[in-house]
Amino acid sequence: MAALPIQIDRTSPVPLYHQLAEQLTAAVSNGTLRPGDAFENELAMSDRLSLSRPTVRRAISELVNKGLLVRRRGIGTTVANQMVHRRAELTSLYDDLIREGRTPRTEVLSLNCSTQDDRAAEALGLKPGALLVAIVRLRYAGDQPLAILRNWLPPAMDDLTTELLETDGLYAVLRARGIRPTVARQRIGARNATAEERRILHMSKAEPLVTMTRSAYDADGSPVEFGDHCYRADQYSVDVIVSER
Amino acid sequence: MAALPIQIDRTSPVPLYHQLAEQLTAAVSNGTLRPGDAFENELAMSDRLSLSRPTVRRAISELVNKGLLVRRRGIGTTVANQMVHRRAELTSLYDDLIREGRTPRTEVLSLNCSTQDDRAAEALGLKPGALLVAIVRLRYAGDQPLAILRNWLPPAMDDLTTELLETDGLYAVLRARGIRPTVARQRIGARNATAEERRILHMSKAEPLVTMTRSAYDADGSPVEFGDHCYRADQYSVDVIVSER
DNA sequence: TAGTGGTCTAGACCACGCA
DNA sequence: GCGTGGTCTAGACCACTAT
Repeated sequence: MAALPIQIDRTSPVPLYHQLAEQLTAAVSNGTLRPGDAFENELAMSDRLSLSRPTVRRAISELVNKGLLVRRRGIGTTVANQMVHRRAELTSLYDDLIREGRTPRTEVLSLNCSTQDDRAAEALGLKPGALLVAIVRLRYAGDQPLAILRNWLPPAMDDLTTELLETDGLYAVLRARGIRPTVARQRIGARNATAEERRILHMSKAEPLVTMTRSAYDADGSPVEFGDHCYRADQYSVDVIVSER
Repeated sequence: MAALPIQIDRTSPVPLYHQLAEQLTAAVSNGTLRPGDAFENELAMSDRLSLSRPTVRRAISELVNKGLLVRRRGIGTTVANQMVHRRAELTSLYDDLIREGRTPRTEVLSLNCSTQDDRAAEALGLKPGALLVAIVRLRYAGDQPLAILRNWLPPAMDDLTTELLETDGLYAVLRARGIRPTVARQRIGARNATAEERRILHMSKAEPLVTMTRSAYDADGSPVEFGDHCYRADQYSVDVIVSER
């Protein structure tokens, strides 16, 4: 069992437990520690680093919650087996495409600052008939149309412009205004494309669409955005990590 | 701000922070506390209940992590806005159907205890060509066929029987053997049904299927099960809660 | 200035798994 | 019996927000 070289900076504004957790995370994910390896125990580590046991414990807990480590009473702490440790993230398709190295592009098909849509209003916590900002965008991956994105926002967002939405993603625009979606509820399904969707997405045959409706909320639980999206099924799937921890 | 009536049983084996967290959770979800309401502060609560502040804090943290409460430094703790608080769970379709009040039924189409499937073997952390247990089941909701479930398990599970699988769900059978899936990685997409799938699922027209492949792991991160499922899209969708916390 | 949550410490005792 | 993680205490100081 290796004693990892850890550097703690007590003058940093970063909490000690987080400094420690970051360095431990690095050691696990860069392979310094292999799956199954025993982990230095809490008492030894707190002694070695001159940290209190609760502080060390909190750092280790962070890794346990992420599934990187397994704690067993009476046994010790060990590095968890393989398992891709990427968590489901709250990102946009835009980010996903960039990550895959494809060059996404967005075309705003319509931008209407006073629409009515009862399903969207309800999702946004507003009364039926409330006026909403409605956006319809077409997402390309390279030259190929990939998805039709329909989004509704609260009326306060009525100063959005086509340019903003086409250069940055919707989520980037929201973040720039201090709005940070934190939790989202998504429903994923499938259906056949309508004639118009087939035309817009250049779908020749009777290919299916993957559908996703999403209600996004900030840390308070206040609704931020409601979306109803559809993707060409041959081009898109959704990855999710489900956890009982 | 109400002082909630909390009962702490110090003779119980249940940790104090968990007893407290459960009662606080109940107060929030049954509407005793409304969204936006101020929450009793940590010091007052620890004093009132004769618990240490870290213990109270840990209980509150549990609710914050679930998204029920919002803590703001200098402000206080408040109840989060609406937002359905159900978390994405690692359950089977079987459980989902029972919850919806439909009566699910399972028919085992085949059970083969020494199959080869390289994709499944890789997902289970075994060498290509390794012998696996393969199960194909047909899931009904009431009288209607809903899904074809294909699962692969490690060779150690070669004593499964058709009866077991048809009376309990697969996950119940695993749990009964002390195997507890904790984390799963799912990929959800859509495609058209093959002729055979159309026949088995009684699909008349060119309806699409929702597809889901799932790799499930236990708390150690050891692979437990690999599944490749398809559902009638008109009958099924997947709910997911994505969180950045 | 007063009150809140955020962090941290130095102990303590218990429950569990193993030799 | 011994070492591990699991829980709990009684303080302390700090950073932030409101008034």
